[in-house]
Amino acid sequence: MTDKNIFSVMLERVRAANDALVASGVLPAGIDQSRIGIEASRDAAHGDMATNAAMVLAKQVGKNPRELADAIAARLRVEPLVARVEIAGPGFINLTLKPAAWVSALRAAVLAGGDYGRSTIGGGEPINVEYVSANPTGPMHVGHCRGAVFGDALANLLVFAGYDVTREYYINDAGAQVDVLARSAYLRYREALGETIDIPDGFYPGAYLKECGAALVSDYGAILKHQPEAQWLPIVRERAIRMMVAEIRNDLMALGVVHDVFFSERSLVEGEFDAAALFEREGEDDGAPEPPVDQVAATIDQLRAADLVYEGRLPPPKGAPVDDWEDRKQTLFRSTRFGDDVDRPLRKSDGSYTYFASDIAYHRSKVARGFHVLIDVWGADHGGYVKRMQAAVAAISGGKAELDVKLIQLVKLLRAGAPVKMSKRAGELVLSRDVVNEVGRNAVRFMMLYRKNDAVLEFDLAKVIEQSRDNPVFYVQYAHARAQSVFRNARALIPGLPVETDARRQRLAEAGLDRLNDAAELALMRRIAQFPGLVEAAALAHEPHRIAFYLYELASEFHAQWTRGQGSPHLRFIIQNDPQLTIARLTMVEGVVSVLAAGLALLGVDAPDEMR
RNA sequence: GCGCCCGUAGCUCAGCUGGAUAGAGCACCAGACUACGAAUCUGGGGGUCGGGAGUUCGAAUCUCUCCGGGCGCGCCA
Repeated sequence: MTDKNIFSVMLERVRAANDALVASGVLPAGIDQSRIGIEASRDAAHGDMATNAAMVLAKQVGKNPRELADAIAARLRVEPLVARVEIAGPGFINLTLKPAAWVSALRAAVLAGGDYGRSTIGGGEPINVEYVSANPTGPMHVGHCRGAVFGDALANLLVFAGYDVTREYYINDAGAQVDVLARSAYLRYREALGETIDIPDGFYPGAYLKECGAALVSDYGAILKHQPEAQWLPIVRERAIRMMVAEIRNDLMALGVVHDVFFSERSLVEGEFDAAALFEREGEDDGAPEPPVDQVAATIDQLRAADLVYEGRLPPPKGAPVDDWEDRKQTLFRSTRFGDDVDRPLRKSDGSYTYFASDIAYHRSKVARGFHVLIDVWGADHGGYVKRMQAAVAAISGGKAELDVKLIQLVKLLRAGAPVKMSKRAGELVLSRDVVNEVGRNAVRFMMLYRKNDAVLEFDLAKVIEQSRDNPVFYVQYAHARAQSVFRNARALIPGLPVETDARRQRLAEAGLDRLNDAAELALMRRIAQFPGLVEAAALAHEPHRIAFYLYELASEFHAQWTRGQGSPHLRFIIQNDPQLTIARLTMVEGVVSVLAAGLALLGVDAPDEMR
């Protein structure tokens, strides 16, 4: 596949120019071109794009950067797409391209449609993205929701950039908390049998377990009531987890979030986990392995064999004193070897595994399944956990796998500027589904992605349904709708334009575009041409928010150009007595449509044809 | 006390992994519609990038150090 990205094409030309200078002896052999970049100029006075090549190379070879820039510039001037080359400042080489360059970028965008910007930079590399992983002890709240949307959009972005992505959910269905869940459900079960029940402290008070209690009654009648806990607990636990996971999956579906693999923590120890049974999905269980019994033990053995696990003592914790601290010998992982502050315990005092131990085993399973690039999406309150997990991944993979942890900051929920009051009932946070029901999936997704993941997000429920520029969701969607409305009008005003059929994009891409020469039109085409490079940068940085910001800027430029037609009718997209010019401008509008469609799809937000 | 994250315009935030005179929205002021959807657009004021030092051709960005805010700190997950 040829590279359609004009920026990377020009970077190649810069490198070729440098190679030529090596060949002619101006530059020595063996220069390092890796730090040479090319980027869109912020200021139109600096041309279309600029490269730092002269400054980077001057340093290496001890030459004057401006002199070197002269030599490189001379080579670039003869490039067919280049209109002008100027040297500025400390040695920037500013390039101005011929309009033909932007025209061909626009054609590429129009032809590709919603696939515009798709890249092969990932090279089919497998990546595992684990996100949400909310405990199956209740429905999702808004905090989970942000992580869910982020992980989903990041996965979309990585797929688009050519990675082989697996979207994964880790179900924490082992440990004390799910036993608490089971006991809480059991109380609801007794309640359903007619008892009057108070939910004591330390249990999950949420009313969502009532349904579970009722289901148990209908399946078991009063049988469980007379059994000892050891007997009913596994039954109730199984049922409660299943119902909670179903609940969470409904919440995820409302957000348009999907996972390929649901991985059970308990399966690491028990070795038997039938995901298909848990979710009643049919045999599409591609990623989840058939684990041998007790993978956690196997993991610890592996680490012990590498002398990364030992029996030892830890110093008492600093800061807030721990009342039941006792100095004892325990099983420790040498995470300090990998940059962690202290070694970390793998077994609790009762001999059972720590959460960390199963988490290592879980990540080991990811590596065993062929992933060398792992991305975990966690809440920011788990920040202190990052180093040890990265240490563990390095240890179990022998340094071959890399873990990137994306921490998701809090969501501050507002309504018209005032904080949304949490319900006073214990355990009730604002639920994801309530927010989705109130403002819609599109608004939730866009706003969750309109911030960097590690910045606290203010989310105003009133603002996001406003129809104004202040509401970016609306503003970007409206740009798409408005562009489509231009086509509707064009069909009505100029019968016979080639914009009627399904082949609209192909027909437009064949049109002559020489007449797109207005400065603002060229600027818009330049913006469109930046999208593929932006996708790659965002994918490499694991930062989907860049897409959202870019779309907002593109929408802004499009709205501006639209409005220019108000005061200056000759700048309108549709010129009734000039079908050729109209077609050229519609091609540009189609380019905007392509980018908006592709970009919004990455965010998981609809691109509507009209706003109603 | 230690570790991680954050600190950019009055407010909410970008800043493309070290580039040129730091940007956008809101708010404020002044303007543009007999409409390709004004649900929009144009212009203006507003900044010691928390403070200081360092690294270099060049720092909001990297290092160190203070200040301020958030999160976390064996066996919960």
